[in-house]
Amino acid sequence: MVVEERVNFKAIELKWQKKWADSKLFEAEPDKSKKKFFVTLPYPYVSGFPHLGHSYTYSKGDVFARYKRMQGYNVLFPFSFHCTGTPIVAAAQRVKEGEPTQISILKQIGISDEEIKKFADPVYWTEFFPVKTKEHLIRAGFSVDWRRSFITTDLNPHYSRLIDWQYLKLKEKGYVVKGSHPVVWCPKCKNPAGDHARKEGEGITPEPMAVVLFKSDDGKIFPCATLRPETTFGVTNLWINPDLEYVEAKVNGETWILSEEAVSKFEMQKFKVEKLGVVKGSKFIAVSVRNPVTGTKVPVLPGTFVKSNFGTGVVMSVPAHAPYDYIALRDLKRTPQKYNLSSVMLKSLNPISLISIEGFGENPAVEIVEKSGIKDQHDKEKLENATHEIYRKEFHKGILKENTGKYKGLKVSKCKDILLKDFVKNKWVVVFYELNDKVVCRCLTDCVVNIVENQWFLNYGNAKWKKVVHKAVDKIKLYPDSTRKQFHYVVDWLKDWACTREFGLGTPLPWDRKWMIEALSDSTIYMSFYTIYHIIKDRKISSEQLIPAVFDYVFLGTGNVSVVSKKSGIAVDTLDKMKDEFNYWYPFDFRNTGKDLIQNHMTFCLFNHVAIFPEKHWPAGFGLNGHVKMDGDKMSKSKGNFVTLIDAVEKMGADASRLTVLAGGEGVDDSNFDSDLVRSVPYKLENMLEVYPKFYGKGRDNIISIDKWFVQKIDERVRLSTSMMEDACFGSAIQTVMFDMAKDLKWYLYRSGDSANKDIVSRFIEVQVKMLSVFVPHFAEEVWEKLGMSGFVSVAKWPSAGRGKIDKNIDLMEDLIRQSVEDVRNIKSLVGIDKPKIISVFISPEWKYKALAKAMKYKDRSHEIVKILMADKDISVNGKQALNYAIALSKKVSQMNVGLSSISEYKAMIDAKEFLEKEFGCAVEVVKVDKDIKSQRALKAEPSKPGIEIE
RNA sequence: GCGGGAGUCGCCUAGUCUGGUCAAUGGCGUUGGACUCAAAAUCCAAUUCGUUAGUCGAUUCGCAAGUUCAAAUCUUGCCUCCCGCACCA
Repeated sequence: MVVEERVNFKAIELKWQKKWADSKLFEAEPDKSKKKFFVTLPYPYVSGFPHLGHSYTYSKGDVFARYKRMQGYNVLFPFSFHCTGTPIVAAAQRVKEGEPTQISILKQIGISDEEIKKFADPVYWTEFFPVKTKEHLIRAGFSVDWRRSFITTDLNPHYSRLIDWQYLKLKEKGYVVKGSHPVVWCPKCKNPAGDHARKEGEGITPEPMAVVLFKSDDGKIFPCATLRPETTFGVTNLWINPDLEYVEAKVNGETWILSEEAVSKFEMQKFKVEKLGVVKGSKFIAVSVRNPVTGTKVPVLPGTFVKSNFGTGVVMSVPAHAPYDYIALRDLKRTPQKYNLSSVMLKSLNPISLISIEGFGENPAVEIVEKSGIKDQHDKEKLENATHEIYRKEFHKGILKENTGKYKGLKVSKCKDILLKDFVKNKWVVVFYELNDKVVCRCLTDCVVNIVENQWFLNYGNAKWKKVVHKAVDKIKLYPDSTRKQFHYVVDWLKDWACTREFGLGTPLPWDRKWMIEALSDSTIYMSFYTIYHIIKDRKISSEQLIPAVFDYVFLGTGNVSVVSKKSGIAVDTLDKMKDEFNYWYPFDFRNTGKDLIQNHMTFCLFNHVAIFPEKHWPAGFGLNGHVKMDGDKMSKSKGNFVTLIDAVEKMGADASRLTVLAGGEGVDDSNFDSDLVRSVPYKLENMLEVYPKFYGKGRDNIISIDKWFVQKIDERVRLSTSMMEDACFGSAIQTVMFDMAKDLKWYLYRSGDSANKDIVSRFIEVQVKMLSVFVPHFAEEVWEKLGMSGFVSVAKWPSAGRGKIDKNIDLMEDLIRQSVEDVRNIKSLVGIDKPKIISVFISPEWKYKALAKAMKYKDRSHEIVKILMADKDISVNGKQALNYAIALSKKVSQMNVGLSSISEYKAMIDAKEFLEKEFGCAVEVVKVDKDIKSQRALKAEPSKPGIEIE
């Protein structure tokens, strides 16, 4: 059944969205009389509609923009669209081929069969999705200046000119270098296969392997690929699969024996390979080869466990440290006759230990094989586990022994890289990359490792560059600050970044146009473009006019303006306007995104900024947030709990859904989108919408005691929520502004018997609506209008707390009353008195206040307190009561705080007398306890804890 | 494995830096009550256990130890979860 809502929130949202647009409320122009604040969000990749995860990130940006605007800042909040890279091209290709999954994805977002055909062209994606995304964001109420939006890639030549300039600048400074690197490669697509482009093998990366070159007497090389080059010191023999066909090939000028599969791998990795012939593995059995590292001779032995598709098909055997090798050798020794091997020779092959490790003796592999009861080499599962365990332990905790020469005493984990370098230098090994698991491209082709040559890199490994970036990390404001460590870590961890591709949408590298600048690498300083893009459009500047000198002048202030103007054909005043606008807005102050972008986008942004811009234009603030969960579950298409932004807005309302997503989490923790909460929000708003106009500007003029409390409370809430807003802690701010303040008002109305003070309640409403407006802007505008206020609340002044000192007594008095009400209620229900005749409130006798004060004074001498108190005649005159109270105090005084004086306590209760009488429908008497009162309840009274008696 | 972050009473969250005012904030949910022909909304109350004239007691803040008169908070060890570990959005 559809619940009929009295308030049509959708109509309200549309109404205000139109008004904002009509009045150009969020279009920002430089204004030197105002401080500026620049909020940006990384532009989304436009291969689909924004979802709740985007909504969270964007809502944070929008809330901060709105908050700063209300604080009187001139706020620039632009938005753009990212088209660079391969996914759109690949997806378009799939549409072209009629691939069903891709088609159904488009269908799901409501695209007709007819229109889907158009998506076979990548360009159509870059037209369709930006338009839609903009529509959705407008519909969600984001306060964006849309005049400055653009798309990336050569489809937008203006943007490409910015990227040209950026790369020329980086090259000039030596930050773009040439090199080669290994990638996971799809031979069919002729392109690197990143994680998202794989059907199988997510997270697999090329692992460098050492290929140890064993040489036979007749000069043939037996290349053994290993992840543990250090174990070459312990080789007893090689393994070759007797049943496999091996290839004899000229590799880099020498004759190698290797598997068929390995041949193409080496070719791919730029080795010169020339096939000579095919030989059965069994032919090499018992051949003697020389270990290049130790110089000793070892035999080649048959091992049927050797695979042809991993490494080279030839393996070195280290029985002391590799369970497989040990067990295979043991098996072989038991059946030497099978391959006509000399058992004397086999017997002489004993494990050579080279790594010592705590908890193991001489030969760890031997021990673990015996311990886990592995029978033979076919006991695969146990063998895998044992291998894994030994490898891990030896790597992290193992120390190399005497027989490793200069490496002795070093930890394996520490010396591995050095050792490998040495081996390569001595030509004992060559490096080759391998995938340690199967990787299948989305096109269903098996992937291999390819060495991409003549690749361009951003030189992020450069230590000097890193040093400057560290400085930028130290300087930047981070929301939350706890991410700073992570940033420093990432800066150190980053190596050179391959910044070009051969395939996909993008901007060509200006000096080597066969390369396309890759998607992360064109997204680092584009925020600067927001400051001038609308001018470029307005003044119809062509992309050809945007020569590097223009950017030099506008962004860096170098060059002579009339020369630049002449060269570019851009008028001097236009150039100056762009320059002024850039200098006014830059740098950006708050750039918010998900925490997963720390290790690329955000850090890249820092690197490129410090490389190109002077320190005053380095990024000033980053915000990071977690992901969004749906009712505690990870959002995913397969779970069916995947919600797009537009769906959320249409079904639950723009205000309700952004409030819910922001209330669900804070900092880098994941936000939980609570579907119960989102349902309850409209009711709350509706209530305010109805009630606030009735209270606003109405009420009594005189001041009563509860008014003072309320005034103070409002200030407290304003102060608190403002400081939360400053730290971008929006979840907490919502808590305060939405829920805590609602509670305050409730109590205030209750205490004042629904008779509010006109000025105070009006101030409350104004303050709350203003603060709420950053979270639920449409609703806030609507209330604002209903209250008869002029202008938009979106640009009203953020409330400031009154300057009056906070009187703690006022809070304490109110707490006392609240507590008393609760107590009376409790007692009533416990005793079952429904309609009491009289309620007596007993205020503690004077001497107890004195005792308490004295005890507080001697807090840290709790053992002596009883003695000290009883020495005071005013106290001790009360006899046993005094003693009991003194003992009680001595126990708890260390945990007590300063409370009310007896006068304040009495006054508070007298003030509240009328309220209490009304509340409980009977007479209330407030009595100060003295000697003459003997009531049990009266004797119980203590400071801040009046005695209560109900009759 | 490495680096970063986190684990609080059904769920989500506050509190942790700076130990005591903490059986622990607020929301949501749940239960009972009021209102209603009824439902939603709204309002009131309860929501670790036991006990009770408002009290008191027990056991709690991932687990286990430790420091302290006193630990959700400090220290150490362990367990679990999330993010990242790259050539790409």
